[in-house]
Amino acid sequence: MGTTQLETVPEPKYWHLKTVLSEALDAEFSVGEILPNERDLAARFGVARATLRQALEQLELEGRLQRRRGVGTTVAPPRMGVAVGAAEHVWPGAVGDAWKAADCTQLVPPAAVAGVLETGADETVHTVRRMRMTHGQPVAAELLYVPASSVPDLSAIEAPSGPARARAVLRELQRLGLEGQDSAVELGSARADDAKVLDRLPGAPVLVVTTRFFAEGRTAAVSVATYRADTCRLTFGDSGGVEVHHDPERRAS
Amino acid sequence: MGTTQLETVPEPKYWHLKTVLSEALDAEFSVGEILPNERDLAARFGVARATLRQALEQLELEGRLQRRRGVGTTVAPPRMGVAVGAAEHVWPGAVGDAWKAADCTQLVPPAAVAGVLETGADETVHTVRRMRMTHGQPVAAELLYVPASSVPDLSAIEAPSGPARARAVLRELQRLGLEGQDSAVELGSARADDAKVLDRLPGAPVLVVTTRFFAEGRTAAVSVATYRADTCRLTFGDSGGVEVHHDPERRAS
DNA sequence: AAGTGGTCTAGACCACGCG
DNA sequence: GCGTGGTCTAGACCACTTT
Repeated sequence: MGTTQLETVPEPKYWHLKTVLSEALDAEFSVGEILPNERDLAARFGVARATLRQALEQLELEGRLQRRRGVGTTVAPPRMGVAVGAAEHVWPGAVGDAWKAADCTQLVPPAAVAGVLETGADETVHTVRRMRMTHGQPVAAELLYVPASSVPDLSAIEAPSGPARARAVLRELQRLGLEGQDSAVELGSARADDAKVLDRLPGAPVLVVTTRFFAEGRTAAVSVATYRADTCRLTFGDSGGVEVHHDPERRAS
Repeated sequence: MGTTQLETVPEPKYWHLKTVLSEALDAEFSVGEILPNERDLAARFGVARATLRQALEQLELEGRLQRRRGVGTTVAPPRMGVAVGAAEHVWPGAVGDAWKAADCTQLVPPAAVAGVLETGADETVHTVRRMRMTHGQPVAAELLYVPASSVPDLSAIEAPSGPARARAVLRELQRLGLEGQDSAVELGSARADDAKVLDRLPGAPVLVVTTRFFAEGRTAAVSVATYRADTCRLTFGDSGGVEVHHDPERRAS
């Protein structure tokens, strides 16, 4: 009869909403602009606030929006490309890298890290905490695990912890011949301490980059870096990365 | 008085719940085991189902759980390492790669891709659709954009579309000298078509890998590959990747 | 104090996979 | 048909930032 139902799949409301909002962002908003608040937006689209929030969450996940409690929802700038794997490998702390050493302690690494470093179950390693800034914003928090055997000449004169110690460990690392490195990227959620540094709420989506540094025929150090997934595009390879990012679903022939 | 409130921050319920569940997964469950259903779990912990779901979502994001509608929630195996950036660069479709060419059409690429390829606004390019399987599971869906100028000798005899055409395009690509490549990784959400191939719901979190291939002094092809973020750990670099993955928050001194 | 996003509840119905 | 996870609602209160 009068049923003109061609699409047998009822698209979820939040999905449709996300598409509508996405197009509105492209057409009617500019970077940094603040959107109406969630209650108003929900009313305007005739949905419950929870549904509206589901759409906003997706857009935030895709780096289109930025939400801050007590402030509002703003249109996010395009993600910034962050180089994480240069063609020439260098030790952390080499001159010119974008990291800032914050602290250093001695502690027993997580089991997974200990396995890679082939340290004993209760063996402590130097653990350097660093932070990476880009365009004035924190984009990554890192823990660099360095076994004592990789920095044998580390002076006992330095303080056993603190920023000075961190720089000393990095300095000693440069003396080893770096034979190679490899990295892995996976999705994770920010731990409470990393979230604080990254200015996000705990549980925020992050890209976890685990890097092994090889020297003297073994794994001489391991880095676990946590990048903000909403603002970062990680680049690897010969040059500075690719300018391609999100785009509307237009894929007509 | 009797107020022993040292922690002024009331941890959200779902966050605490996630921690409890995470520890339970480590201690009492093995890979593949199915959890009680959401209604029972919520009742057991004395929270609303929505709150319980918020905790499960996080655990799924971290690759600890797998949820399937109509089936249930199961304990996920550790993420598999998937090599995406080998030390020696090779063209897509080289012998031995893990991809399966599925289809090929001619279409106008998204604006961002067109910009990198330096094609005209309405210029069509060969678009190869491929799928990557690992351990019997689909892990990635890819669109490879190849301008006509990169495959000048492509025979007009072949069908204008379909798997045979896809293979023909890849075969012609091998003839160019590959001068280099670079990649970028960012978080995204699965489009409807990719979600179908990846056996996930639309909007599922994915890692989008954009790769530029250089030949003859220009960008000769661009690949946009969509990896399942829940099951994959992308590896770059000299060797096969790192065995480090999630671990409990234990970080005592 | 006012306004924002973040958390939480207790329901309801729907889409899907399986026996 | 039944049980599962997925979607949606209409509220409430909380934590945070700004005024």
